[in-house]
Amino acid sequence: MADSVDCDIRQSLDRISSRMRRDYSESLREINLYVGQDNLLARLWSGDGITQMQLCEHLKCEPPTVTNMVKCLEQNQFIYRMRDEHDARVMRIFLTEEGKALEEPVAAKWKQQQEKLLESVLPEERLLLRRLLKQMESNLC
Amino acid sequence: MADSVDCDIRQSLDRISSRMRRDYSESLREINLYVGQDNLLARLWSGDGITQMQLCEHLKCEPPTVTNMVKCLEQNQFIYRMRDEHDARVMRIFLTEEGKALEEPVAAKWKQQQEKLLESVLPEERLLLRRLLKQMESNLC
DNA sequence: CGCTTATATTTAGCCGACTAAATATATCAT
DNA sequence: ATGATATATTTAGTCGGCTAAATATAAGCG
Repeated sequence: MADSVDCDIRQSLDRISSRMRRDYSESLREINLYVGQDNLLARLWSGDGITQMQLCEHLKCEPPTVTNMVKCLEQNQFIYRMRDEHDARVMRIFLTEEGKALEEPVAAKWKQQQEKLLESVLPEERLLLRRLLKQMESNLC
Repeated sequence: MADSVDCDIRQSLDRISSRMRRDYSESLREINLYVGQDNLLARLWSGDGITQMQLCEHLKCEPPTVTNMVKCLEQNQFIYRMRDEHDARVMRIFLTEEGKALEEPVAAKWKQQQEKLLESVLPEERLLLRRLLKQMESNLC
């Protein structure tokens, strides 16, 4: 009985996230981005010139994932890479003007997605929901 | 203000799902499955002999995705395919004994993941959470 | 019957994510 | 200074997910 509720929660989370990813992916194609690249750019919008390792930590993914994303973003002229002057192992990532210009449209898409997701969820329910999600997040660590 | 709460919710969902997927993927490797294949098998456990199109609809993914998953599962001897006798276009998917045998260990892993995710979330909170998630799910359709 | 259209699946190719292994450079200790 | 170890990144290869296009078969219609 309790199990079926829990299972629904887990499956529901799964369905929501895959559906969000799918819709969001489609939406990002309008501005020539692939899903996930917006998060990488978001980190750079709050300060660029960081290393790939720092991006790994922020995105919570492995180095090869960052290598590939960065390569794709570089080919599309949204970022450029420069070798660190003091440590020749590290690459530092910078935004191009095109990359900076994506901040506004991406913010708009985030807002749009949030509003669709939380339509008809009351403010006090949102607060509670956030608390429960945070709790689940910490459970996974 | 309300925006920041909403944004947290969206991002929190993102972090939870990617973390779950990651942990779960690792866990499934113990029984020679890849993440997502358990859902495909779950559909077969409730009745096999269905077509790839039916799997598509159930998994809410595109035909090439099913083609690849089915190929992988077939190579690992968890399923086998037979061409429909009345319609030579369709392939029907069946469980092997090895595939059937995975039902128990997968159920155990689901339960384990659920318990970890919902640890210290009270029963009444779980009910509310489920209601809110269902609402969000329907918002996305 | 033959032609067109619809349906089921596959192929090719791309991106995000991963692991394992290779490469390049730094650093540390002897 | 040299050799061992640590760190940053890349390469190769896998799977889940996708789109676009190819293939194969069915079904409908004149």
